[in-house]
Amino acid sequence: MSQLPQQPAEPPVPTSADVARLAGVSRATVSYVLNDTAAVRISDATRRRVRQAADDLGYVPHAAARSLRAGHTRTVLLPTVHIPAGPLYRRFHDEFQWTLRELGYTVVQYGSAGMDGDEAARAWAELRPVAVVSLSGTLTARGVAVLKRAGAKAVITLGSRPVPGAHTVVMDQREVGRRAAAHLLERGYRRIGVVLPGEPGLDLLSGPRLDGVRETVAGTGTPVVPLPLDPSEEAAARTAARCRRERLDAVFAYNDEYAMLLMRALQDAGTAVPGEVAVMGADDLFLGRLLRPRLSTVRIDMETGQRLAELVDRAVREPRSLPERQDLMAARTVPRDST
Amino acid sequence: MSQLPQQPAEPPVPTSADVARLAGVSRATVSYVLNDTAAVRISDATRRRVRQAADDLGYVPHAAARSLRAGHTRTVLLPTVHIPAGPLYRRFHDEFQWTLRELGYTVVQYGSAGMDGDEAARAWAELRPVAVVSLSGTLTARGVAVLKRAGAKAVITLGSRPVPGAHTVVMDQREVGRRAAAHLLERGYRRIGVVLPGEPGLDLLSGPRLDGVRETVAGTGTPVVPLPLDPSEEAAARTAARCRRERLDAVFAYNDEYAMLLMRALQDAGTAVPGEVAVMGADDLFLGRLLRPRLSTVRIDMETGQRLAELVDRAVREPRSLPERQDLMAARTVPRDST
DNA sequence: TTGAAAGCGCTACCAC
DNA sequence: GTGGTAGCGCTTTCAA
Repeated sequence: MSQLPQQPAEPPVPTSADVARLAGVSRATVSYVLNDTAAVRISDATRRRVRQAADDLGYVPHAAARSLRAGHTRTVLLPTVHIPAGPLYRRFHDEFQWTLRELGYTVVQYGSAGMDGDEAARAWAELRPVAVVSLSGTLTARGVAVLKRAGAKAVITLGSRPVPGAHTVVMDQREVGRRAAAHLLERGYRRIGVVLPGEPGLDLLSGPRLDGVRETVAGTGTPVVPLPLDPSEEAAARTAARCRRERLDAVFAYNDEYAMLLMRALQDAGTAVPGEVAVMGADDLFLGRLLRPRLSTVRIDMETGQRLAELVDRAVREPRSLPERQDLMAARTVPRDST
Repeated sequence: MSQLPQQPAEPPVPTSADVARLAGVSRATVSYVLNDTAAVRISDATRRRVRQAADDLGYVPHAAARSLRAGHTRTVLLPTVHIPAGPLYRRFHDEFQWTLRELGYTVVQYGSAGMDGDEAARAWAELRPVAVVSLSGTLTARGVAVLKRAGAKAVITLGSRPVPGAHTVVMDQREVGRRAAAHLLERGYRRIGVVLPGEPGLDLLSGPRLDGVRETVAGTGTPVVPLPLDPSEEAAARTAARCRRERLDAVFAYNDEYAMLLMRALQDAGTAVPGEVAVMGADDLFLGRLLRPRLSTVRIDMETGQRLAELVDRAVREPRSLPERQDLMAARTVPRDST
């Protein structure tokens, strides 16, 4: 009966019932008022009382209860991924999230560090997202099936190769490689190396970029030499030496950072850039302009953040109106002085 | 009565009741089996039947229903923030998430682009997170109150100044500035500029870093000149000119990227680095080693990702055992050739 | 214009 | 060992 001052038993979280009690109305009325339900007309006096009571109590609706009742969520799940550094991706990401929010979705990033693909898919499915947009490549056909079974209307993967069952596939990074290769061929280079990052997780981008180079070069008799490269200066020095040994006259690096790394190693070894070996990057990172020579690069056009969001919305609303596979990436070369 | 083949009315999402029906047991039993409830003993035969049924149906539990029933969640909310590029923060972030997951929490990043602080806090509160770890500086005392009212056991802000009501405050970026200033003083520099980024959002880090410089320099008679800098080459050229005009002999830049930008501008203007003006960065980005001269920098020790996670856990379990304010950041200088 | 009540999927108490 | 069932907070018919 007596209070226990040691554990001041935090006050319970206010519910809509508490609001109703305080305002002297029913829970139904509270719901109508707070959701501005159009189908029912509530007197202004009541409205004010309810709003006031909600404010006084610091009432915030319980999302889980709401979506349980509704039978569906407006959650778009974005499995956490390490967005490549750089303003482009950042802007893309911002636009994407912002547009989805405009469209009434709740964007949730969900980390799944240390789970395998199917395990992760189950964890995601527990949240009953209406859509999943996966940038990581870990989604399998099984994972997609689990998500669909859990009510996901749209499962979208961003990659080069379609995942069976996933509703749409977009953003083909091969285009980046194609642009780079076209640019290098046009400038007369005929022995091309392609730097591939050693870091795990990046092969999702680098693989397709290499494929794009190969496609474009095919038939021209130009050899393409893959150059795996760890992000260290020692490794870069070895790769620089290899460029000379293989008589490469141009190198396309996975991105601008790797390009910078290799360019530095080449220059330290006394190799002229672009005189002896041209270097080209990708992603148009800010640092490219600061290098000497200024780095030629491939820029991804990212007005697509909004378009991707709209695509998600459409996939949710009328899944069958979308083609299984859709391209959504534009890339263009930014020629500077390193090629 | 007849089927409508046009809209094949997707099959309903399986519930535990479906599993129970298929396995020929009650919903209670399904729950016991799938949650490995220790307090109750179920025959192996039944266990297998239940598991099999769940598998066959592709059953995944409904997180919202579960937490509604439980009365609480294990969700740690991480308002989306633009993590500064660079492997340090990335590792920090990874460690943090991974450790929390180990401890049984569900880490959810929630974007709140385009909401003001209190609006965002309400949106977060709807998810009834057990803890909120905010890196953005938008959390006000009101926002904290809303979250607490909604059941959040811990609200942790990472910043320099405490937010009233927030349970803990950690990671004081001033330390970065202090280290840089100490290093520059030690090397004999006596007129110090501090580059501040123009990009919005970054002042959360840059402000405290500047303060740290000021603290350390105080009493030595060394002037500290703030140098706002937009990330463009033109702006950098102007700032470089200003360095000469103000007779600065050293500049500490908000981070390595800004340091690179300024260093390039200084060199393009014929100013010797570090001969005439020393340049120091922060965050030890990879590119620092590739510059010539190699960039001196301040490195944040990020073994703290795990520690922060453990702190969150403790704050959730025994909120009153934690001091309101706690420091959790270590930084050390990485001297190279630019100072 | 407002209220009563059912039920979303799940778990945990109590019976059998 | 297993089943019945109440109830978490919310929305939404249906009645009044």
